Amino acid sequence: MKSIKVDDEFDSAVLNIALDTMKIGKQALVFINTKKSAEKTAEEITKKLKNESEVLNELADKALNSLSRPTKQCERLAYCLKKGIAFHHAGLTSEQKNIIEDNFRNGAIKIICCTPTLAYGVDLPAFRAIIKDLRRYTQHGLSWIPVLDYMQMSGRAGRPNYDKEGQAIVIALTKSEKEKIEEKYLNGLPEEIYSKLAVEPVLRTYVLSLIAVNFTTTKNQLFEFFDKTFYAHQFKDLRRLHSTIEKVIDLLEDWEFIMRSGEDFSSANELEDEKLKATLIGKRVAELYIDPYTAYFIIKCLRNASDKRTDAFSFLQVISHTFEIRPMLKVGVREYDKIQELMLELSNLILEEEPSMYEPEYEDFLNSVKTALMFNNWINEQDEEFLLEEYNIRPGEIRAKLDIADWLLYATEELSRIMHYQSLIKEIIKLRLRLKYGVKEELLTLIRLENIGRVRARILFRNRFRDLKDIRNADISTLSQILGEKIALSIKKQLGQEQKETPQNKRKGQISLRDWEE
DNA sequence: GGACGGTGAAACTTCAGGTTGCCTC
DNA sequence: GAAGTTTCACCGTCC
Repeated sequence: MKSIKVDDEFDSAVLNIALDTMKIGKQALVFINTKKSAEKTAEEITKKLKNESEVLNELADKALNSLSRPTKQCERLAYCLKKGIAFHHAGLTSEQKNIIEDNFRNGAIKIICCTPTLAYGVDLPAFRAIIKDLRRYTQHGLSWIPVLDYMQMSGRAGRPNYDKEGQAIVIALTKSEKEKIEEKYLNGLPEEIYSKLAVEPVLRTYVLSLIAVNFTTTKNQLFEFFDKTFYAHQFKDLRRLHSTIEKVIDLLEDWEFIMRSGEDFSSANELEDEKLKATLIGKRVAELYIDPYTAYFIIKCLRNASDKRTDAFSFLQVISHTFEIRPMLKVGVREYDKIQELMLELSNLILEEEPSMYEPEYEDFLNSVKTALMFNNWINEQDEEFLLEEYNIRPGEIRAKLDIADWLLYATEELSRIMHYQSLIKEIIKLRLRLKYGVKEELLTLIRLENIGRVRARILFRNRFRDLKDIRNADISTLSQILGEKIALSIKKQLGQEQKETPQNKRKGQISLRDWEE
């Protein structure tokens, strides 16, 4: 440990150290507990700074316009970037993340206030790593973070080819806290790594996969396989491991993903090692790589769907109630009544069997409804700012959720195929497209054109271009006025109506997209 | 007297992230 | 556990 001195002009240690880092011409990563606090800290540092530059203004502009309409988050980021400060967390768009990472590497950005995102994966060393708090909220209240996490964060300090040294700084509020940090983190050992196989969904997935690809065809072979894993090595209790595997096999059989073959056994020995074989559906589930429980749940819902009125919301709720989509959006105390009311209104569209209010699963069920409502707003063309205000979900998180949702809907589509629910397949395909582009059904034809996303498609539709025929019949200059000439030419070309670029109307009369938005 | 606006203290809420999974053009 | 947000009581001002 080395001692350094910084000005203590302000009463926030983080602020003082960050400003000092800039004063000595270095860069710092500030690790903060929550997204909101990361943003706020970045903003506080920004407020103390004066100088802007053209480069930084450009960056700010790019970050601001990363979406068709900037959200408050974009505005806040742009404000900070103008002074060479940024915040970074999973809620940013990937474009914004790239801007920040690239420009931190080239030195334009001096300080990034981030959540643990930047401790893992991204290789972004800095002269200083400032860690504001080593405690984090978990399900069991506030607790100290793992030593491994601390090592990841402090490991960002010091850039191999630029600095001879790096400084990792942890903020302690009291003397006793300082001692605790020294003992646990600076002088302590990292905790053991635990095998992830212990998580039941993971075990289910692997057991089914091993059987489906005929890698292991009997129970004993499965035992042998898992006996050699890190999981077994760590827990040593093979009997317990085996009984868990047996439980998983029973479940998979109940769900009709595997069968035990050969009914007339000639000896007890054979009974002991009966053959396991994946069913057709089981094979597909293994290929789809979803948790078998999720597949079972989806199949149950599809069965209910076949004699019920369904809607996009029905399927959105199904996939919102799976292990894979987690974390679901949480229903807050203030909105509890509202979500419950909406749920009751939509109740006839819900495919699963609803738990009663008094069951412990009810909370998760309501969370799934909220998550589905968010997706539903997205496919009804609400923008990111709306979703941020209404659901407290940020653009980057929306993107991540949409990806998983698409994968789950693909799985749902495939399962309906295997089960011959023809009418549902069509509905699901349509829903996947709507989810991908975030549009109402009426825009699905227009969206098929390249360079036409949800915003432009809506503009076209509002201008009475409802399908490809309308566009084919349209005059190029009209289209240019609406979308700009480049896009107009491009879509005409896609429809086999290639046009020459006319020099005189190249710039004149061109109305920007923004002018057409209300 | 009452509507309105500003202020600050108290009460109440909320709180990281990630990886691959699929298929297809 | 702490930061951030909302609520609410209180006070002064103006009409």
